[in-house]
Amino acid sequence: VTQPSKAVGLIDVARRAGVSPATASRALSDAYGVSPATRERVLAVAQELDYVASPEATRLARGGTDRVALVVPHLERWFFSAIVAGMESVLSDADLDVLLYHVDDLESRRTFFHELPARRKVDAVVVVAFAISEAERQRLETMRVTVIAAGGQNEGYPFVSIDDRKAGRQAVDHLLTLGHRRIAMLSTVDPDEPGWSHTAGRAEAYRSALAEAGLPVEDGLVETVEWGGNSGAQGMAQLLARRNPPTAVYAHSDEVALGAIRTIRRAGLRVPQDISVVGIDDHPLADLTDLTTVHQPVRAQGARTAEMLLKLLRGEPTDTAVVVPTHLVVRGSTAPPNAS
Amino acid sequence: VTQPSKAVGLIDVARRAGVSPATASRALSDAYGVSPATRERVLAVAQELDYVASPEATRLARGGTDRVALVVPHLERWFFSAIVAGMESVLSDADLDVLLYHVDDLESRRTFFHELPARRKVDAVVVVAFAISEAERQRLETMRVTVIAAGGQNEGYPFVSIDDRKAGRQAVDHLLTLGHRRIAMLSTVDPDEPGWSHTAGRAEAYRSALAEAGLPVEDGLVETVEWGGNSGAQGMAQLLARRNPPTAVYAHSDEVALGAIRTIRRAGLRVPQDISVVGIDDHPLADLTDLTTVHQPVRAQGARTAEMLLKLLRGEPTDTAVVVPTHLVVRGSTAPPNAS
DNA sequence: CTGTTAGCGCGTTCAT
DNA sequence: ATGAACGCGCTAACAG
Repeated sequence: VTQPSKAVGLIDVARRAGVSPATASRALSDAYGVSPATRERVLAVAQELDYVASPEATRLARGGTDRVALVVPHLERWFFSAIVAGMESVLSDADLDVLLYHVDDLESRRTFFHELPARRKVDAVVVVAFAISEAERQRLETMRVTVIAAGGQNEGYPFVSIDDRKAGRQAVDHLLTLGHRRIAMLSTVDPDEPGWSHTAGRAEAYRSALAEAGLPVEDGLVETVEWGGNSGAQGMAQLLARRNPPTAVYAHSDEVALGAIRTIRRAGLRVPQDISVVGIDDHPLADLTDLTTVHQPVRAQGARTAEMLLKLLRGEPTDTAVVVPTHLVVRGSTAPPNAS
Repeated sequence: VTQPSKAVGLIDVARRAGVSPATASRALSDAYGVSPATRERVLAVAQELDYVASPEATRLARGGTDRVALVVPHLERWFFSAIVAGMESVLSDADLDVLLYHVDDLESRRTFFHELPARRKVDAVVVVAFAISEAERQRLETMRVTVIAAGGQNEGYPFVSIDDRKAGRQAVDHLLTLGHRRIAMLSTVDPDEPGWSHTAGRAEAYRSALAEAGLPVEDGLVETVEWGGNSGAQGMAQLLARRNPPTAVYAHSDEVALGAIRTIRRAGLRVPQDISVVGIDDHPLADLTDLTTVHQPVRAQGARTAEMLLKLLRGEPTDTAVVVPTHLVVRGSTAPPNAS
């Protein structure tokens, strides 16, 4: 793992331009303290020699890394990769390098926070949509870098996120407005991080909506599953097995909702005639599968987070708590309850 | 963007352990040329002081970057993010940092190859599932680093990929076996990169399969669309508008297939009774939507590519052309043609 | 086995 | 406006 040896260095440029390395350096970076003439010359030579400063040397001399770490748990899921995409776009425009750390299982996650492979390599760490534990938070502090959360809240850190409670209400209220009274909830929970804001907010929305409508929250109508389509399918099977099945289902995510729909159809029931289903996220495939859901601007959340981060790094003033709006998108998976 | 000043350096460790910086350095890296006793001591002190070597300094002194760049066009799509996930896993295990470059539009792509922001920052560049032009290839060469392709072939570079032609055949042959004779193809093309291996191989599979079955390839049965569900939906609308619509559709990807299915259903037709649909990829949602498709191991391709890259970087012998197998997964979107 | 001496390539004072 | 000298933190070469 060795770099090819002979790369043109600052010295080469300086010599060729007939100036000292110091002057060459100034010409290439600061626009200050160099005569226009010499700057021109230096830049010309640099261009001609195809000179590129050694980032290691530059950073060693200057301090700072111009790099940020993105710590993301489930990159394969659309929500996460879309946030990352949004961030990368803004960060690369600002000439910050993006270091990707995929902490998909407990082991890699433990490694990240325990060994801190990113230590001294980045100016900031972005926690992408997951809840960090108190212990992890402490490890992060030892890195002494800026920390920020994208796509969810982490107490004590700046964040950009939706209002999960409000999003949940938009979904459940829609079902209530349609006239449903027996509404089930497919709640998602990540075993690695109980208490993550999404789950909490979306679940609370369900209870508060039913309460306001004067409806009881029956245990038999709430099923908690792990994230994912198959989990949703299984959860739905549980719900259908109850003596008095729901006429509508509120799922914490579109994938779970799609799983539920599969189960419903395989049971010989129709969506939405027999059972309505609503999700959250507005996954690209929700449109294709005619799923009613709550839209949230995912990529934009990433971009917004990155912008916030840039300001923090530059010491500029900025909001440290941004909540982006969501809205209901009615498609074909919801309808009034069957009059039968 | 500045690093906090007082970090413990190698010198601190050395002093505290009563040895020279050089010895400390050796103790911390090489396992060679240091007495067990002193190594113990140095390591203990390092641990106690929570010492971490400055990566910039280390890399400056040693040459090499221990970093690789992942250049990926459409991170939001499952296929791409899954490949990245597979690579990251292997690379981080090998203590290589992953630099992410998302070249999602022409501008960012041009920037990457023209400005070469990764220059001197990485030991290797991984081209994730897209075709680079001759000009881009030349720019890449000036970086003088190892280049490798994941999830598709790029002439002249080592790669890991499926056999698109074979995958396509598995899909089309399935339809033929079911008895279909009017089989349409929804071909995908990325305007930014015509001639990408996926499109070519998957399209050729269609022609060869029909030819072998003694069937003509009708222009009216081939629709070329951009990648994506909505494009697939529109393409399908075109096909349905033909005087003699197909009884089965072969789509180049699952997303396109799902779009086609939506159009078919909205037209009042049933899948698979009236029209069968088969895709390629085995997207996680294909299972949920009961889509017959051709499975390819995506994450594994990423992992395999990373392993290959590691060997290349270490100068170890390795295959430079790996083709991973695919297989048909029959679900509910395909059936024999309607006898009517 | 260990300490000394040089760089690695660039920023940045401090003079001039 | 420019040049000389030093330092960033660590590794490598050479002695001892």
